[in-house]
Amino acid sequence: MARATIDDVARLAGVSIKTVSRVANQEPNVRDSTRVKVANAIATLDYKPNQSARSLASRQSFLIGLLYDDQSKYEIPSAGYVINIQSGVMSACKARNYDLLIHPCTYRNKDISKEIDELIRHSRLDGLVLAPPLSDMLPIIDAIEETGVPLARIAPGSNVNQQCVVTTNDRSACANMVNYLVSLGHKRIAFITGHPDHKAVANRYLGYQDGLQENAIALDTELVQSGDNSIKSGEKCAEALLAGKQHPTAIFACNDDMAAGVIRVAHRRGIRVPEKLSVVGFDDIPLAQQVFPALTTTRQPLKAMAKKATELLIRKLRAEPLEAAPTMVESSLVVRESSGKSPAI
Amino acid sequence: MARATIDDVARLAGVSIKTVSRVANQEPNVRDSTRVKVANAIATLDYKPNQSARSLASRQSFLIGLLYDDQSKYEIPSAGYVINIQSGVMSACKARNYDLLIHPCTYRNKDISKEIDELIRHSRLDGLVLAPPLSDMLPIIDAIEETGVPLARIAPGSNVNQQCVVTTNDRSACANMVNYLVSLGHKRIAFITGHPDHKAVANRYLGYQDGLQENAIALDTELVQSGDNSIKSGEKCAEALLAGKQHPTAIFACNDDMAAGVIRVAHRRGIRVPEKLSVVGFDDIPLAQQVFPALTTTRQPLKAMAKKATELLIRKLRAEPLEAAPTMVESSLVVRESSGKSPAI
DNA sequence: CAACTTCATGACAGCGCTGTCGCTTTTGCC
DNA sequence: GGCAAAAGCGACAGCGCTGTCATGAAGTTG
Repeated sequence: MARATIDDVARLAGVSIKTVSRVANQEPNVRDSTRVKVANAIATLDYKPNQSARSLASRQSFLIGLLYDDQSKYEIPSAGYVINIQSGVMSACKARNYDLLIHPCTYRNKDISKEIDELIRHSRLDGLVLAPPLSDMLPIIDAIEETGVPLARIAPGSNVNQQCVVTTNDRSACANMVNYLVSLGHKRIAFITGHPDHKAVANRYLGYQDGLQENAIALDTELVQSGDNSIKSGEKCAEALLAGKQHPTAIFACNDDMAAGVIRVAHRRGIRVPEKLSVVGFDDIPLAQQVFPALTTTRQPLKAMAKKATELLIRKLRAEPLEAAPTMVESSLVVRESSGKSPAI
Repeated sequence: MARATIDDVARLAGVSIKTVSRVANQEPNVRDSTRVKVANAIATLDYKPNQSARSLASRQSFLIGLLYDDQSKYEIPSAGYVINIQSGVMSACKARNYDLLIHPCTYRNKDISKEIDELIRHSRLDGLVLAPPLSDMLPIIDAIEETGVPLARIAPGSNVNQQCVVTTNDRSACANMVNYLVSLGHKRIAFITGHPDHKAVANRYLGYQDGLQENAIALDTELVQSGDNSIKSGEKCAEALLAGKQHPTAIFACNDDMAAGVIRVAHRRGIRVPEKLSVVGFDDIPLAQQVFPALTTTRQPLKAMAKKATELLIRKLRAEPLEAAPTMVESSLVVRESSGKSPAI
C-alpha cells in the first residue's frame, strides 16, 4: 500500500496531473465539476502531496524556523518564556500548513553570525521567526538579513517602524505598574533592571522612571539595582535592597524570574510578602503563579505576539499584502498575591 | 549568486555528479585524491546539497518529529519538562544532521489517534520521538505504529523490554527517597500520587511502598492523596494532609509541580519548611530551584533520556545495529533546602 | 458574426539530487 | 604473471511534484 501519487489521482479522476495539482493547491481556473471529481479522487486514495517533491519543484520548503536563545545552557531556565513563543508560532504555522523547525542557539557565542549563517544555509527554511532577546540584537539581525531569508521579529524592545516586527507597550506598562504601586500607598519603590544585552528589558527601566515622574517621586538611584534576568541575580539585588532596616516597601523587578528571586530572599529573611513588602514582576511566565505568594506582574502576550509575527512572516512569504505599521500587542497588569498596601512607616 | 548545485561542483572538480554525491554523503569507494579534489570544489563554491532534492531522490526527509503533550492548553504549565526533552532531542538531531519538527498535541482529545495519523501522514517525518506521558499510552503508540513511522519512546514508566525505548529507575529512586527521609528520622511520610493516565508516575507509588516496606513502616492510606500532577492538585492534597494537628512530618509528592503546591500551602498555613515539614518532589524541573525553599527531589535525566532515545531512533533509521536491551538512564537524589530532620514529636 | 479576450485544461520540461548498473582500473593471491 | 574480486567512477533514469506554455472551448464586444 504505497502512498498514492499525483498520477494515481489523475488517472482515477480522468484528468491531467496538472489539474490535480491545481485542485490540491486551490488554484483558480478549474471548473467546479472538475474540482469535485478531483477532490473525490483525492479523498478516495487518501492522497497527500509529497512535500519534498513540492519543495523541489516550487523552491519552497514550507518550513519555518524559530530561532531563540537557549538559556538552558547557562542554567537561566526561563522555559515558560520559550514555550509560550513556540506555542504561538506553532499555531500560526498549523493554520497555514507550514511546519516548525526549532533552533535554539546562544548569542553569547563569539561567532554567532557564522553559526546563524550555517544554520540557515544548511537548513531549508522559507522564513525565520526571531525571538527575544535575539530579536533586538543588531549583529544577529544583520547576519540573518544577509542570508536573504525572510524574517519576522518578536521584538518588545523595538520601537523602530518596520514591517514584520511585533512589539508591545512595555514602557507604558511599566509606568502603569508604578502607578498601581503608588495607588497602594507605596513611595519607596525599588527597581531591578535586567540584562544589559536585552533591549526589551532596558526599555522597562524607562517606563519605571516615567511612572515615578508621573507621580512626582524623585528617582533614587540607591533603589535601583542591576540584575541580569536570572533568579540568582534577583536574589543578589534583593539582598542589597533589603539589607538596611529602612528598606523599600515595594520592589519592582523587570522580569518575573528576578521577582521570584526577590521572593526567595524575603522568605529567607522572614519579611512577609505582601504585608511588609510588595514584590512585582514582569512577563507573566508560568512561574509567576507557581511561587508563593503568586506574583503580581504584567502579562506580556508572548503567545499572541509570536503568532502575529508568524502570520506576518507567512504573508510575506506568500506575497500577500502586509499592513505597513509595526504590530503592537498590549501588555496588561495582572494583580495576584504578592502586592498589597504599603505598610505604615 | 544562485546557490551552487551538484553540477557546478562536478564541473569544477572534473568528476561526475555521482562522485560529488558520494563525497558529500561520505560514501566509500572514492579514491582519496578524488575526494580531496571534490572537497575543495565543494568548499570553493560553498556548496550545500538541496535537502528537498535529497529527500525526493532518497525518500528520506531528514526530519524527526517530537510529539509531546501540550499542557499549556490546560494551564498545567510544566514548561521546564518539555524544554529539557526538546533540548535532548535537538542535540542528537544536530549531531546527525537531522532537523527537528515539534508537534505539541493533547492526548485528552477524543480522536487523538486520528490527529496523530493526520499529523504523521501530512508531514514528512522519517521518525518520531514520543515524550511522556504520551509515551506510555497504548492507543497512541498503536496509532503511531499503524502509520509505520519508526518510533522511539522516552518512557520512564515502561518496564517492557523493547527496542528504542529509554527508561529510568523511577521505582527504585522513589524507594531511595523514602530511605533518605527515614534516615532523617521521618516516620509519618505522606505520598501524593500523580495523574492516573501517567504510567510513569504510577510506578512511583510502587517505589514509595517499596521504601516503606524496606524500613518496616506500614502503609497508612490516610497519608496517601491522589493528585493529577498539577500544582493546584498538590495544594489540594496538601490541604488534606495538613488539616489535622497530627500531620505527617514529610510529604513526598511524586512530581515537582505538586511538591511546589505543597510548599505554597505550607507557606499559607505558616508551617515552616523544612523545620516542621519536609517536602520532596520528583523530576528536578527548573521550578524545583525556583521555589523557596528549593526542593529536594530526584533528578530525572530527561535531557539525557531524550538524547538517547533520539540516537536510537536515528540508528534505526540508518539501519545501524541497535543494542537489544531497553536503555536505562539512572535517576538520582538531589538534596536541597526543603528536607530536614524530622521534628521531635 | 468576426475578432477578441478569458477560462479550462493538458503536455512537457525540469527542480537537484540518489539508486542502479555497467564499465574500467586496481588489488590480492596462488 | 594470470585471474578473480574489489574498488573507483560515470551514465542515466527517475523521485513526485510545479511552472510554462500551448491549445481549444466559451464568453464578450461593437
